[in-house]
Amino acid sequence: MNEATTSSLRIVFMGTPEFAVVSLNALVEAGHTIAGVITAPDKPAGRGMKVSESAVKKYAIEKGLKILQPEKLKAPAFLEELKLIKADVQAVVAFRMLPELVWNMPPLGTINVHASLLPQYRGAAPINWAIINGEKETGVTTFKLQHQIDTGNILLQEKIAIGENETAGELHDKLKISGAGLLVKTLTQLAAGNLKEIPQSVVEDSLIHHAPKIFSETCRIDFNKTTDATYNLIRGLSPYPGAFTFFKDKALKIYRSKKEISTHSFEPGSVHTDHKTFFKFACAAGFIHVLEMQIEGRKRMPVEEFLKGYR
RNA sequence: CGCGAAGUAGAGCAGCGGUAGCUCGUCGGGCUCAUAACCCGAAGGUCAGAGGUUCGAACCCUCUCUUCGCAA
Repeated sequence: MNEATTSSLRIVFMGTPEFAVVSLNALVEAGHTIAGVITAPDKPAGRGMKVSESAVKKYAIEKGLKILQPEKLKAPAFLEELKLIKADVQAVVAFRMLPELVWNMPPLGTINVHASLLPQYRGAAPINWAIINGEKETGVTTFKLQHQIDTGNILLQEKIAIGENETAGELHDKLKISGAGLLVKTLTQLAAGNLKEIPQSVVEDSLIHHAPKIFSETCRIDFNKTTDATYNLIRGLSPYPGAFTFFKDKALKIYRSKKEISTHSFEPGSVHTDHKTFFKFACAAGFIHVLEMQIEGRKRMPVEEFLKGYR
């Protein structure tokens, strides 16, 4: 359980997806007081535009925590309510940009958990980009919120190795756990008053990798690129949003693949298969074997099953 | 009521008005030093469900259920 010596802080937690739930849960279990939870408003989402609640909201309801779902973070009514909570500190995990009015409110400031080793991979999709770029290592960082996004003073960092064949989903699961642990550690040290703020080192622009939001154009596989680049794109986007190409005019998402490095003179993107054991696309300097895939309108399945019906 | 695709044998698919088929798997047999090989044979389906049109529907029309792609 938690150390009895830990002075408990009144924390306001902000986050939306499942990644944030793990951190929130860690704080609860560490004995911190969650004075309020801010999460995205319920909105129509997904097929059929059904109204859905964020993962954080579901968790908060389960734990009976106070929930706020402001449409606008600058709305006076919301700001008033936030002030009344009188939090010592705010923790932000996978939420949107906050106005200064909000992050500057609590006495101890606002802490963010970011899934990269800042200053590298600032932005919305650090996990995916780290893999797409073939990084061997990434990590989680806690830092104080400042004006420019993801540029605040670093509090704590933890490195995590990226496996050669690791997918974004697997790395995501590892990072959400490290992130939660790091957040608890950060808040504990903050409460004890023995935390140092370290300004982010200045890195030359050319050496910085950015992690912008991923658009579907990014997910489209370009078989003119090298086998390694294609392989990294596939695992960096698996399982969500998924790298894809087109096959017989249908979108074909590839979730798992295998690379074959070899020289050949086939057209990039051409399909090679024995209709039984393998199905691969030619790319520059090799092939990408499809191992697990999904055709638009069909279920996700291993290639072997796809090949049984493929003519 | 955001747009779209799909539900047929254990799995993957074809068939789209006239006796329900293909590939793989399963079971039995044969061949082989051997096999994810090859040959022969068998089992296994109220064609998602409910109505309707028709002499006749897996197929056309309507509704329901389930699954998935896009867009947010």
